[in-house]
Amino acid sequence: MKRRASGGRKACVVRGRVWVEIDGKPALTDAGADLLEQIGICGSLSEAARRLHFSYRRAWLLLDSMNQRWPRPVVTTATGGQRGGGAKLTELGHQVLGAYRDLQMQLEHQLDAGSDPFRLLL
Amino acid sequence: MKRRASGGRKACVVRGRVWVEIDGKPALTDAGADLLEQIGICGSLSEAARRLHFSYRRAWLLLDSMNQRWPRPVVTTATGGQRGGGAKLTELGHQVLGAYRDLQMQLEHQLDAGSDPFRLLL
DNA sequence: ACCCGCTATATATTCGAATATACAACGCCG
DNA sequence: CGGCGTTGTATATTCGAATATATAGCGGGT
Repeated sequence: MKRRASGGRKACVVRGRVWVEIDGKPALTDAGADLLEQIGICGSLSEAARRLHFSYRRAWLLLDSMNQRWPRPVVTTATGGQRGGGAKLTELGHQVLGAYRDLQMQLEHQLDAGSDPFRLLL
Repeated sequence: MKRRASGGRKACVVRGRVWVEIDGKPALTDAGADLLEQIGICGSLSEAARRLHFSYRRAWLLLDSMNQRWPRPVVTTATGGQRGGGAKLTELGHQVLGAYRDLQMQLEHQLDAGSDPFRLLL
């Protein structure tokens, strides 16, 4: 059970972001992970972009940069066909996304603990 | 001693940022901490801005927002006088900066460990 | 009285990131 | 074959953040 130091004060929280860089350039960011996740769910880049309120261009650019930075693509795409085409996570894509979500969880735990020192200063 | 899985591959690192929010708005960011630090060192907002390659306006705006978000100012300023005026960290400013640097250290340690899973995927 | 460096503030401009829009190619399906 | 919903690409535009620039006020020193 968590204990509050005193009566209702200001809402003070520590937030954080993490991302992966390869050769000094971003290879997996928060937005990139969300995009991979949605592609995994709905199998379409344009649909994933719609759900995340990304413009298609932004989503495509983001995906392209990820595919280029990792040694092998994280998503494969196809044009034409039954549903007009589609996008699918590769095995690497699944692994990379999973590792990122794990990292996020760990970070969240740390930030919860790390916010106490600041609350004491309010 | 740390062990490398295999021969020289791509440079893969996990990076991260943390910041403090009060009432949902940023109260201490990376740039803000750097600014506080330099003010503490040189005792001048404009000099701190020069050292950090911030425009004076950006530095002033940043400082102003910090002073407003925390319940009491993190920096006090004076105009005129021997050196034309100056800026000085308050006690709260010192405490806040110290807590932030501590948090950054903890984060860095975690990110070092957290980057291993990604290196395995390369 | 003047000068100097700094705080404080207003305005214009630049710059990058994101959006909006348009369009060609692809391939299945009716 | 023609329509549909994708991927892929080019171009113009918007928007916010940052810079650049200018100016006023302060207060001790010379």
